[in-house]
Amino acid sequence: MKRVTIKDLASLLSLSTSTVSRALSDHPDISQATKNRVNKAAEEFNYTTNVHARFFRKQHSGLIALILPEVNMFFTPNLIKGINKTIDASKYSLITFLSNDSYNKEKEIIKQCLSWAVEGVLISLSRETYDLSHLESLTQAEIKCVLLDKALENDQYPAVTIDSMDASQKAVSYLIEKGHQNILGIFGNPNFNISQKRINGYEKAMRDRNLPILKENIICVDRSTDLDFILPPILNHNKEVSAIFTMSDELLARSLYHIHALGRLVPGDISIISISDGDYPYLTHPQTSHIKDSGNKMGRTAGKLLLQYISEPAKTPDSGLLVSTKLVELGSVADRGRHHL
Amino acid sequence: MKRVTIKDLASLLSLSTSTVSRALSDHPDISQATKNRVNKAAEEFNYTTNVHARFFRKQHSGLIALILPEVNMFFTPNLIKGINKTIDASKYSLITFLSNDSYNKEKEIIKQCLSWAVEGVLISLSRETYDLSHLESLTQAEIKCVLLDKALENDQYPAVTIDSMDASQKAVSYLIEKGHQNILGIFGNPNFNISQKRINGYEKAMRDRNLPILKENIICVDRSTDLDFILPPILNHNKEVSAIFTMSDELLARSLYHIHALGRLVPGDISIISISDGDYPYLTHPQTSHIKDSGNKMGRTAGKLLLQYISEPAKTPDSGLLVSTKLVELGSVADRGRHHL
DNA sequence: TCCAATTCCGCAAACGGTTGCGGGATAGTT
DNA sequence: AACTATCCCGCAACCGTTTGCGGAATTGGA
Repeated sequence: MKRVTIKDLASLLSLSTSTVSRALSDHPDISQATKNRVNKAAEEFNYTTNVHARFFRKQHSGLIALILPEVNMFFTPNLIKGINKTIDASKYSLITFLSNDSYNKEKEIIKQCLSWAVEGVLISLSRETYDLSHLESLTQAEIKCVLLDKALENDQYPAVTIDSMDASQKAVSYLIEKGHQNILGIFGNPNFNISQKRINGYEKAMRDRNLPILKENIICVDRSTDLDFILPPILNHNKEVSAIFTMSDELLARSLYHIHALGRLVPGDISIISISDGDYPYLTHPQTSHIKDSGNKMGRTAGKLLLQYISEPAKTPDSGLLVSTKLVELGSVADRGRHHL
Repeated sequence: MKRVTIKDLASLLSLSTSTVSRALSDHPDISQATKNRVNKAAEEFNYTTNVHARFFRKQHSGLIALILPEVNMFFTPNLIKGINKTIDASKYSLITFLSNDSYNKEKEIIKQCLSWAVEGVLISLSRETYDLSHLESLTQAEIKCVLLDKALENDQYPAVTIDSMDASQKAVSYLIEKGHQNILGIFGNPNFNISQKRINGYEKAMRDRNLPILKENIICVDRSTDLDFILPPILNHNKEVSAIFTMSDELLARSLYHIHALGRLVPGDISIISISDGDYPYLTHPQTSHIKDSGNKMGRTAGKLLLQYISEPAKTPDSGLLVSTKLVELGSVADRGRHHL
């Protein structure tokens, strides 16, 4: 049996398609009796309106695209949940694409968005993306676009991110207040905007307290497994390091593994703090103090922003919207007594 | 500026829409010269074919729906990756829905699938779903449906799962071979098919070695945080327990936290093994031996199965397809010398 | 009885892309 | 010059739903 259409219902009930259509959408022109008949038949035969045909007539698809560079175990799940929650509560549906951190793939996905006639795009940029020219075709087609999480500075598209610099600074300042001075910072690829900002935050915190910024205390890795051969030698030879700051959950997890593997205790031998989505820190022992950077909240915020942007295109939203972060003190930072205050 | 259509290109190039359409799809009736002109213009004006309009004519949408009950940090990411990889390589696009573990929501999503005229559905059932009657409307509309991961026994829909009983049995047998006899099994809600099977595997392994099945050694929790008040007392009072088997990564993570919090050492004081997707066990110290249950592989398998099912509806695939699991020995199980062999 | 108002419903066009069919133009052959 | 074959291309219908417009049927009032 094929799909049931309005025509089928119409001929079944000896009505015209227009009457059926109006009955289904509760149009005042249609009598209650007819509406009841139609709705009953629709229910019975599992009729659902064909959104493609509806798009065809109405010229809007009800689709929102979500483009993610990857789906990792720490941040992405909550981000997806947050976005989904917001979009789901609206009349829109979400279609998700994975760019696999490839710029070319991202370009291809943008084309697909045009094909699908999506009405809005939420995009977290791939690590290969350094400019936004491929988004212009969206603008031309009047498709609203919101950047989230992995974004670039620009004055054309609104972006929802965390204040990376501030989060990073908060974390490092906290360590300093707890008496740590020789702090190892572990970051991702420094070519990425996000890493650079977090490095800046680290440096600012140190500078603000007149602490030296040691080059060997800032380490950047392309992927967290690179720590396997970088971190152990550092921990073995650089005994002055009393605390570690990691810019993400991945780096935190991998770092903790090596700390434990070397037999060091947290926070007795070494303190650690991270910027984190806030799930993983509760699974470590001791639980890890962190700057909470909620993917869920970011997703909800970006979703709302996009929906509003679509419904009121006139008022362009602020280009940079920062989701707030806050310190969550758990048990991974030792207090060495205050200095420099 | 609005969306560019074939009509726009046609009038621009002084051609008919049919010629433009044929040129874009490389039809032999069209001269190369014309094709070149058309393609160049299409490129220049960012033309992409409107899939809704195409559906309208061709009567197939190129959409596949993925319905998930939740997105957790352990299993879902790799599952999504696997599915995405397979679907992406095909001509189909993926539209993802989250049922939030609600049966009603799931029903609503099924309706949306009909609305979208999807050609196939991949569904992992919500925890509230105990029968498959709501999938019948899909069958009626000739939409192929494949169950994955969270499935129910049935002879109507093909399902891709792991052999839970076998995986569980393998894990427990391994512990027994290493000399453990008093083994704590930690499971999810026993009302779920998947928990029950894993309990059965535990029991079978014990029975096969003539070991007693102690009721107090089988604990079931609705959510992993329930372990917070269940596990510590057990570990404190039931000192005979030398090994723990957890049926999932969530339960493993939470259990390890409490083991460490109580100051117990793995594997010195207590051994642990889990059924796991295989990412998390490498983050623990020591790394955790596990039965690897690859979400990625499951996703790829289910995707392939669905695609094949769609393209060749005639040959109905096997109803129960089991993704193989295998033991990964890392450092979390102590060898106490062999017994019973 | 006749007209006006109201209620309910049908006609037909439109949305963008595809495709069977038919036909015009050009070149080549007698 | 007339005819045929070949190569390109356009005409028009179709897919399912929505909606402006107009009209039939019913009701109420004069």
